[in-house]
Amino acid sequence: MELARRLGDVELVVVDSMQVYRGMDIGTAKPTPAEQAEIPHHLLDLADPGEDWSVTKWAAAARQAIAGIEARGHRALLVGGTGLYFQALIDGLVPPGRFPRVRQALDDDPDTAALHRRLHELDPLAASRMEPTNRRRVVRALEVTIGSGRSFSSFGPGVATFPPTAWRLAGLWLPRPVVATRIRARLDAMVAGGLVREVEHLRAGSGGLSRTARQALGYREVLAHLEGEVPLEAAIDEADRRTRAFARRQRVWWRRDPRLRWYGAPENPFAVLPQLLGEWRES
RNA sequence: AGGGCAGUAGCUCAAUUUGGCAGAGCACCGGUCUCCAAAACCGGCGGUUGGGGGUUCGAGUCCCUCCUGCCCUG
Repeated sequence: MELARRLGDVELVVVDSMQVYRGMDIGTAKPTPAEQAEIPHHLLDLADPGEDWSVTKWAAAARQAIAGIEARGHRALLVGGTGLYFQALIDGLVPPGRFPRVRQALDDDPDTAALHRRLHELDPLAASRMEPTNRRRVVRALEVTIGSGRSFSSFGPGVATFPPTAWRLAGLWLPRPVVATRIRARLDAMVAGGLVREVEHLRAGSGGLSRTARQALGYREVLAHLEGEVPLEAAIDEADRRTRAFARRQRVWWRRDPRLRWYGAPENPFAVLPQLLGEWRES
């Protein structure tokens, strides 16, 4: 927000797999109506919580939003924390399609090790690129290989290639204890701000929560509290833990991208503003 | 004061009927990633088993003793 205010000619594109859901406001720390009124925000509230969302849908919406921003003579400032979405957009990843019928048959087979052996026969390269125990990836690679008639690995090298890009990539880096403190404070504020009521309301809504939406940080734990005998305090502790683990995965994800430049601050993230503004203003 | 229970990884706890290579979850650290990605998955560090002594080929486990904590009785 502060960057957008100072740069003046930008609109925000939110790169966030959970803020796309309508009604998931408190727990996703969605920008407030006032903030959205001040600076244009794109890619918020695209789907009902009962809907399964996907990278492909998101990337298409993002391209459209960016085209509109540039048509208005503005710059798009992409902000957020969903690494796969960023990369799908920036590097033009086009994930292979879905094959529901094949998928169903695979989902019915509980033997993950056998599925991996099968993948190894059909597409040894893809099989070598994943853990035999990672069922989700094994099933997905088989789905594509069987469904499309082409090996999964033939669809591209994966996300670990970093071609030149016109985008400027900046990462904000805070010391871990600072991040941990901020996560806990934010979570407590969400609870105080009505997170539990929000989840109750979503759960009672017509479409409920899709399997994608219900795994969001904080939502999954509060759902467990509402549906089971997990005390709220334990649920929040779990959400805290899982959020910190997610922050670590974000670091790992972007640390390997050589195009990204890190901007560190000892405590207050606003400390990086002068440097960022200096580099971004004239261009 | 007497009696009972407990003490094992940073934390919570496991370790067949008196013995046989001290384990797991969480935390912490590192990593993977082409449609559930706020997901899914993999690896690593970590122990003088409260101290000391004894029995035994071998003790977290059995015996003695001390220390610490909790409970009960006076």
